[in-house]
Amino acid sequence: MLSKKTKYGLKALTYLASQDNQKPTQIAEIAEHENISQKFLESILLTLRRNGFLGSKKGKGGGYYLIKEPKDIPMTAIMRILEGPIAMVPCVSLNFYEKCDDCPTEDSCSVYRLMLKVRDANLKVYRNTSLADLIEKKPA
Amino acid sequence: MLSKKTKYGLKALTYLASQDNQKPTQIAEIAEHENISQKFLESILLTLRRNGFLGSKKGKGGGYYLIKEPKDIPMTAIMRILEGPIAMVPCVSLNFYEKCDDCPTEDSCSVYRLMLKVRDANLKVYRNTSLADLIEKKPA
DNA sequence: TAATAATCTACTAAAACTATAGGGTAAAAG
DNA sequence: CTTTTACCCTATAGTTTTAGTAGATTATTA
Repeated sequence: MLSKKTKYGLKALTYLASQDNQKPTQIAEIAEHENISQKFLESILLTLRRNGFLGSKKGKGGGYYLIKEPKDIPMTAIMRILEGPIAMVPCVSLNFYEKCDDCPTEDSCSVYRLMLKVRDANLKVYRNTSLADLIEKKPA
Repeated sequence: MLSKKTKYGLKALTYLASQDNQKPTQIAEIAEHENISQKFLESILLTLRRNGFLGSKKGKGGGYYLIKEPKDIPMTAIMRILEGPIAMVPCVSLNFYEKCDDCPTEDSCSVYRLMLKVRDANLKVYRNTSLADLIEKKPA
């Protein structure tokens, strides 16, 4: 299951990416537009800022804004920050590798082999998708 | 993250599938061989039996055994029983569909479009993999 | 039939995680 | 200096996960 944190984060990022101007957008505006609990969204945007996706400005006229171009933000990066490892088990994770306690060797583990395939399939999607691809295409 | 329930279930099924004879295998044997808490495994095997994957026999010489051929058991079926929906959000789920409360229309949801791709990628893997594919190939 | 070996069932519970709410601080703008 | 906004910390209710405990039930064997 995708956590609401990730869901909301993706929606917020997409909303920011679809803004025409580059002016900061307020948390309240995003929360209202995307039906998100404002307090929850607050902490999500904070982690996105701390991880280099967003910039922020305090005070009147303040808010959050994208730091990079949407096309330069791959889903792999977003998912790893918001949702955690892309792999379903740590023993096949590229960025969060951890050995299983219950398996003597990974080669002989059926779950390992299956989850390797699953990881690759997901990676392929996330690598080939950027934030720009999530923006709704408006009619010309 | 893959739950331990699913992980253990997969390991148990693979273990049963790799048995040469068709005699029932005891829970204790599976648990020991795969390093699984026996009581936990007990409940997992029970749900697998209730869902038509396994048969069981009580009393001496009893245990669990596969009902179908490993090659006729697709991963989609196993995953849906053990782990639940293959989709990461209910609104793109084939078997567990549910509408989101926070989205007015699915077409305009960026998360929806992304998760549709993810679901398809995962489905492809699970549909093309059967329990037989998980069995370790022993050297001839 | 009595003993034994196994599955089956229900109840409980600790731990971790999820999704939020509350309240106060700091900075920027006017 | 007041308003507006992000920032930060804490708490908490709820759910899910991962089991553990205790015993009932059924089938086999002697």
